[in-house]
Amino acid sequence: MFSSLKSKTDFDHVYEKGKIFGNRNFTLRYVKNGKDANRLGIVVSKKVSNRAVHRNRIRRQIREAYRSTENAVKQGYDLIITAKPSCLGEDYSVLSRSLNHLFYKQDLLNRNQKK
RNA sequence: CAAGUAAACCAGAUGAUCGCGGGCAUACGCCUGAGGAAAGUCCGAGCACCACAGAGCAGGAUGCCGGGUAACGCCCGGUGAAGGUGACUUCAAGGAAAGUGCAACAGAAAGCAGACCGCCUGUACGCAGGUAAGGAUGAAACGGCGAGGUAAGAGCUCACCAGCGGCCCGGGUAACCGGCCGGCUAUGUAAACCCCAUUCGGUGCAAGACCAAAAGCGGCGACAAAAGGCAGCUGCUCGCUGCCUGCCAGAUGGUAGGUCGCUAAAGUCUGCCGGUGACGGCAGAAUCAGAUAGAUGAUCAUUUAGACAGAACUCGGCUUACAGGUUUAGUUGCAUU
RNA sequence: AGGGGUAUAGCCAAGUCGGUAAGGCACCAGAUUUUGAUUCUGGCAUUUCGUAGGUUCGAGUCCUGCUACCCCUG
Repeated sequence: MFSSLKSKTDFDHVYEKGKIFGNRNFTLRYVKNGKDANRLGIVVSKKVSNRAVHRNRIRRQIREAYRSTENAVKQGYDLIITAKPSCLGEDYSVLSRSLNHLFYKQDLLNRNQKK
């Protein structure tokens, strides 16, 4: 189980102070939060799709992808994952690999997992 | 067999593993968890708060008749009109004889009478009178068609049709239908203003109710000499009173936050009864979603491969989107018996 | 959750009370010029005003449903 970013001030803090990095499907922002655990925020805007069903599905897939790799991710960060329109219609396996790639590039994975 | 019509229904299923919301449980764990449209927010209600003596004006909505309903602009059953060979479908379907407006172009004339070409009679050949059959315009020209009639014509007369009216007759709760009689004309538009009838207070669960941290603020009350200052009684001391500052403790409003509202309901399913039907009545059954940045996902296997689409206070409708499929009841055509 | 507005040529747009859809820029053709710019003249909305229906003799305009976009309140 992981906690999530909730208030607007939390989001604003990450948007202002965080590092930004992205690939084809996602934009990742992260900043140290001084705690033991990570907090995750997921953003799927109406730019991606006007259909609530599509946005919900992408959000759930991101959540699932993060959950399955959480043990390998370094702790103590606030993360925001923003979906891009290219996520629409992609398979879960593609999204999952794409998210892993982001964590790897930003050196957020634990050492033993990196190898 | 083909084509077409109407109505009802399903909305992927099953299993395994990992995860999420809610409930129960000490715990292992068990149970449960999006839709027919959850959508658009177009109507109607419940519920909550605010406003409000009563009545009216203005404004909005609705508009054949009867019924259903908590209510409706919804539904059902009829009537009328239009379309279809038919099953059947569609219709904002009151009033134009209360008043006002509009009817471009064309046309002689566009709404209340009149007469361009005609036709007939008379004629002094300038025209005067009669007429509306025919022509031409237009979406629409003061009933249509036939016969009689006439100088030519005309509801002038007659039959049929259409329309209008009636203290009329019959049927129907009614809309209306059928008949009889009458006179012989009344353009269209109310989805133009309008008239008539019915109806409507406003805002919406971020409604609203309760608990309420820290810091600060506003006003209230009380205590005390534990402090000081100023003023007054009084020139001084004591004492008393008022104001200001400070301190102590209290209660109140209220922000973050939390709890409730919040899901058991005009609900769903099954059976019986009443009703043509919408629907109603009775009996029974079920641990029947309740989140709060907001729960349903991932992987694998089999299969007929699957659309449109995701609850946020709750219901009843309407509208719109929708793959594939199932069932029932009518219709038309062809073939065969 | 609640409320309001817009849609007319490639672009900006006018269009009242229903009766042949203004205007500007751009574009096309022609004239002027050796050529180009400027200037002048003419053309440019397929029955068509976001879309599907309805009322009407007739709809950009009136009525109803829908679509897209924009804005406001909390």
